[in-house]
Amino acid sequence: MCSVTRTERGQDAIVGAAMRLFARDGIAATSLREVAKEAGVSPALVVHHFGGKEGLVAAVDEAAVGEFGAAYADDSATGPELLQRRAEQTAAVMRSHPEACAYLGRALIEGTPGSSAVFRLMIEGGRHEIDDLAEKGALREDADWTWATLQHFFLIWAPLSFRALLEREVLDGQLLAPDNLERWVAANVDLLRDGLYRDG
Amino acid sequence: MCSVTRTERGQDAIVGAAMRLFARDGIAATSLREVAKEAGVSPALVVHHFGGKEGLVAAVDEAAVGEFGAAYADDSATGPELLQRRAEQTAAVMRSHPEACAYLGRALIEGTPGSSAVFRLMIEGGRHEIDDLAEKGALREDADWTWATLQHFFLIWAPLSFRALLEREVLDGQLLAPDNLERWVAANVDLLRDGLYRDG
DNA sequence: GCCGCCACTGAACATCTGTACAGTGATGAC
DNA sequence: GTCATCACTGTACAGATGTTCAGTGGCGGC
Repeated sequence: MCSVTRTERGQDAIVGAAMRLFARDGIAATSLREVAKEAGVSPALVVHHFGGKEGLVAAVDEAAVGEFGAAYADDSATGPELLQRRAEQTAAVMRSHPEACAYLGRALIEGTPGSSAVFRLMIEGGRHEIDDLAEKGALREDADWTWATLQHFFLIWAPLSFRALLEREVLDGQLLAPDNLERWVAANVDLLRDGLYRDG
Repeated sequence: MCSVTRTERGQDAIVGAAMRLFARDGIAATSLREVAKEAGVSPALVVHHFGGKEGLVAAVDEAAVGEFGAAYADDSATGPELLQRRAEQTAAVMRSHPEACAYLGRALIEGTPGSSAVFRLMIEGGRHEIDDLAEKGALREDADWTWATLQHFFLIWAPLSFRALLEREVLDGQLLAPDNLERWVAANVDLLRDGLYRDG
């Protein structure tokens, strides 16, 4: 009776559906049954493949971290234009993997193990970047670099975590639509480079 | 049999317990029974006073927004040192109302009605501030002020929303402990005023 | 052909969820 | 005194939740 090709269903469909719903409604607020329904599958199949909700979250985590990490790992850029390059790279990741990024924005708040890994990846990356730039003398020397690294992180991830709020209250259309994404990235580069206030 | 003074129990205890648990674990992930237990009260009393979970969330929202709004409303400062003054004011609010702030950090993510009000308050405040400074010529003129306002917001609220993550992975001790709070505020002023990178 | 494997299902389970309801006992008005 | 009020409780209920289990049907190996 099942004329649908086997391949498209099953694990991939479940992980995809879960990623979408977790991102939209939160992990705690999304039931296995909703995920199964969204994936067009019985709840029991979710348990069969992933052992339970905890296992499903781990699988979604792994998928999202994998997509994000792979796209983000290509860090051949160096030099003073690093900031701009990094920003464009981040934007590219969000353009090509919007679901994974949206999910991670939620996961960071709810504290899934995979999201902690992404956090560490970002923080370490930020620190290397800073060390790199500091060697080249491109940085101010009096800043608090622990908090500066966190600020980088917030400027990138907070919009994803606050996504629903922004789209409801401020933005025209989707956060990850080309226009908004471009303005967002440009504003980040701008702020990090020059601050917002006139000297003196 | 009940020798405890009546006053301390009841509504206040429930709202306080709910605010604490909602902030720590999220609203969706916290049950009425947990709130009632934390407050030392029967679950039915929560329903009696607030009509249900939705009503409880509304009450906690109102309490948090009230505390925060009252402490934040005193905005007599103007002039070029406004940024520093505002930052100190925000820090003072967080010092004096840590639970309300921690709760709002979560509520902003989960999208409660009250948190949206705080968001609008902050965004409007930010915009007035910017208009004020722009008139005085204290601002750069080429920035994207919609996104700049959002950046202000993120730098203040993201740490609260990511609080558990930060305390687990990066910070020594509590985010709102005096040392961390001071570094955080100082880093914000620093970034907004000068950026992180050397000119040229 | 047969057989084992495995994705997949429906029905059932215990538990937790929010909520309704009928009370109880202390307090204050009269 | 009596009575109404109200904070507060224990119990019960319907529905949702995560999970279990005994199946079923199609596929590849032999």
